[in-house]
Amino acid sequence: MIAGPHSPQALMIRKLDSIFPLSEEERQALRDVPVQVTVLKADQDVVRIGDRPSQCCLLLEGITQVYKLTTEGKRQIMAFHVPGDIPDLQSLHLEVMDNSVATISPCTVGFIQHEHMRRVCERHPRIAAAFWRETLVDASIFREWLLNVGRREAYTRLAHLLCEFLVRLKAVGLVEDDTFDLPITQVELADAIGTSNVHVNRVLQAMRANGLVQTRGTQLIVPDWERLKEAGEFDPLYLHLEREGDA
Amino acid sequence: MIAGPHSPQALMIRKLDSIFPLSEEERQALRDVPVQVTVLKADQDVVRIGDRPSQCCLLLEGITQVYKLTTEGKRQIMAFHVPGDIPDLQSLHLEVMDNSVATISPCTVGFIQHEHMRRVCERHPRIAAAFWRETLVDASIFREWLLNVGRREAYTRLAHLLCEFLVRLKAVGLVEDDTFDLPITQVELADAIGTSNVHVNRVLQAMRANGLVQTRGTQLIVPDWERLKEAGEFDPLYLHLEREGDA
DNA sequence: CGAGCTTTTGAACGCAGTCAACAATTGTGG
DNA sequence: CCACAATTGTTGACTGCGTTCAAAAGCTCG
Repeated sequence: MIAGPHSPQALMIRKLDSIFPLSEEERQALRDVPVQVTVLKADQDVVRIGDRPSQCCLLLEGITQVYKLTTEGKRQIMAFHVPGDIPDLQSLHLEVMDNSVATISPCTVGFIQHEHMRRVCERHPRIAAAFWRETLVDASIFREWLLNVGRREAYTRLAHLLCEFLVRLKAVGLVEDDTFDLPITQVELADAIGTSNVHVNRVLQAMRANGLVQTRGTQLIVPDWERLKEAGEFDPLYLHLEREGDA
Repeated sequence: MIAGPHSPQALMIRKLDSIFPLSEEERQALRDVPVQVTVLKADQDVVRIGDRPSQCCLLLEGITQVYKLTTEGKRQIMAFHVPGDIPDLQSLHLEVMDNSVATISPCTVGFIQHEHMRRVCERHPRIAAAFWRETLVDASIFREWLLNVGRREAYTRLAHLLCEFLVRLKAVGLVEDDTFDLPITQVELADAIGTSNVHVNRVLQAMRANGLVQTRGTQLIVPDWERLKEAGEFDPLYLHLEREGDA
């Protein structure tokens, strides 16, 4: 429960601070928020659709998915989350979960009781605004995914998704030399871009053949960022990563 | 600028109050928010992607769309909004618009300066929470649309969209006897569910033949709500319309 | 080293897109 | 109120992107 430099709280502070700088008082308030750290295996549900959670889940390590199923059992993944994200932050104000959240890879997560989140939000409106903003960025990503799934073809769609991973993982320091770990199966990629796994496989082969990506195990290498961006019609605007006020 | 019983402010108050009851002080604070009412023609942009608006837009009458274009000019509509909604509420905390908003039908809108929104949010944290919640419901709808576009076939998709319209328009009192006005072209429906307008036309004919819907001009009649819901795999949970605390 | 995933490949099929023309409806100006 | 323009809706024929099914090949890990 001590909030040291590598604590969950520090991760949260770094992220919020990168949006708009926090005062020392605000930092301290965040350091005082209790976080219960837990390690989870791959493919485990964190919360399920229909649940009424009393806590939310700060992702510390690994990758999680937000997903839903159709009545026929088809899965659509609506979002991936990377360390520093809070995949179910919405539950703070929406009583019933309208989606499930599960781990993709083995994950470390920190659970934060809603009451503690609410208290820090009440006392520090700027922190509340920062969390609000986080949920707005999530929504922006949903919009971009809608464009992706609804109006782009599979090759572009997959390229776009890989671009997003590169940018978001880079933002949390998980990319080195245009290479990053992507512990995601082709079935999961398919469920994210709304195609079959067979087609993902074929598209990936085409992308490899075109020199857009290389794979080594779960490592993904992007030899030519500009070309991948172009192939994915990728404009990072929707991720809202620039500091407020920057032009 | 007087906030009478049919004023924009009253519309806003009714909606927020239906989520969780407001105190008289909070109501008064909302009544004091200046709103600039404007009438717009059909197919007019309200804000464009890339803009940095200093106000947001309360929809008073008509239907608006949130949309984006691919580089090839294909349009994806991410959301429709009905009276009482604030289609660009996100702009309060995201400086740059990552989508455009346009009217579908002729609309009456009320513009509210961000500064006024921020002031009322700062002084009344519960109002801030209510607005935050509005944006979370928007996000929930994006998620459902992702499932719809990504994993359902065209017939189900369209049925689902029509279900959503019925429920949302009913919630603002715009449905009578399972009949409502839907001034939306087939091209726009197609851009919302990610298909071609030709296919929307054929699917609509099938739905009429199956007795799921009838059309009279822009009026849509739903003779059998249960069957339409079933056809659209529609569960209204994601709209989060029930009052907080209700089970 | 074998069990269980994950990836890859091939073949047949089908949902939906595209293109193009035509019909119906709505809107507008004389 | 009518004539014409513009938009919206409808239909048919052809095409193709991506699915489905099934089987084989590669990996990973106890």
